[in-house]
Amino acid sequence: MNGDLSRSPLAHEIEFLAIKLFSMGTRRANDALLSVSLRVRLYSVLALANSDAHPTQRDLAEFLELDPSQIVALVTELENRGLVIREIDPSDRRSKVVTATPRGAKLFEEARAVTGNAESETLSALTSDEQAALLRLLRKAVFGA
Amino acid sequence: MNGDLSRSPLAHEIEFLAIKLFSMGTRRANDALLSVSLRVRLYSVLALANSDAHPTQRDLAEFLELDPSQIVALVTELENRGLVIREIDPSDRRSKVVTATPRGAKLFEEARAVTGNAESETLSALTSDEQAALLRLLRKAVFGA
DNA sequence: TATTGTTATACTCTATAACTATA
DNA sequence: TATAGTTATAGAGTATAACAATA
Repeated sequence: MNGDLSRSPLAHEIEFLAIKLFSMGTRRANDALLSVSLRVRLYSVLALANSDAHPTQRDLAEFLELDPSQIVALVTELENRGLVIREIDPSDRRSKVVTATPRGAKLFEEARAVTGNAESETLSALTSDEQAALLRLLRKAVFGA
Repeated sequence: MNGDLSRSPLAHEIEFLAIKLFSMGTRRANDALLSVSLRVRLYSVLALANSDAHPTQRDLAEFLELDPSQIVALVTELENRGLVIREIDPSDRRSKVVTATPRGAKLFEEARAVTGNAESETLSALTSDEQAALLRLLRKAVFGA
């Protein structure tokens, strides 16, 4: 090879860089989550089920930008493992609220620790100020504020 | 739902935000690339084949963080469409250098225009200064400098 | 022996349409 | 009629192992 690919125009496209950061991060996070038998998508659903947001499956689909049919499979797996429960929303019997069980909450804390380590590895080239700046910019890009 | 998922702890994890930005961006980019019959991975390979880096398939695999066997399929598709050529490296006959044809170079310029539009949409919440700052931080996180 | 490209295979993720129950 | 969840299916992406040619 005569040139340095990191100097190619492609390597200056923000989306391409986001994909690289994503694939590096996802690989590390999935490897780390092996120890708690989760994968990033299961981890994401468990995290939201464990928050005080009390999301319905539709909420999860919108926030995670996954199709509702994909949420079904993820929630079912977590439910079968006793980590979350589905409860019909009394105010709209079509909707099901997904909530972490105590066991799910406990596993989530373990999972959060290992993904935290993976994140530190992924971002090790940045100072903590830079990491904070990146976080702010990503939040603004994604949520618009 | 009682809470706002964008205030959940998950929504403050950098890797999760990178995944969201990635999935938003990839979806838009893939939609945009439909008009030139490419997808993001084909676009990435074509972009690097069209640079002055003259990468081998092994170089592409490392830079794109894909398995060499995946590169085979991508290069073969581009080759069958007359957009790139494989050439044996005379200095190491095991390696094949991937280079864009004139037709490939032309299609890449079209593709770059449409992905540029998609990127602008994805990042529309950021000012141009913020976009530049995000680019710098992503490059440092990914390439370490 | 080690490396490059290749083939084959299995698994995960993504996208879509059709069905059911509730509203 | 519209929406939430579900089922089924096909296509794209990812991961692994084994092999031939070359170093």
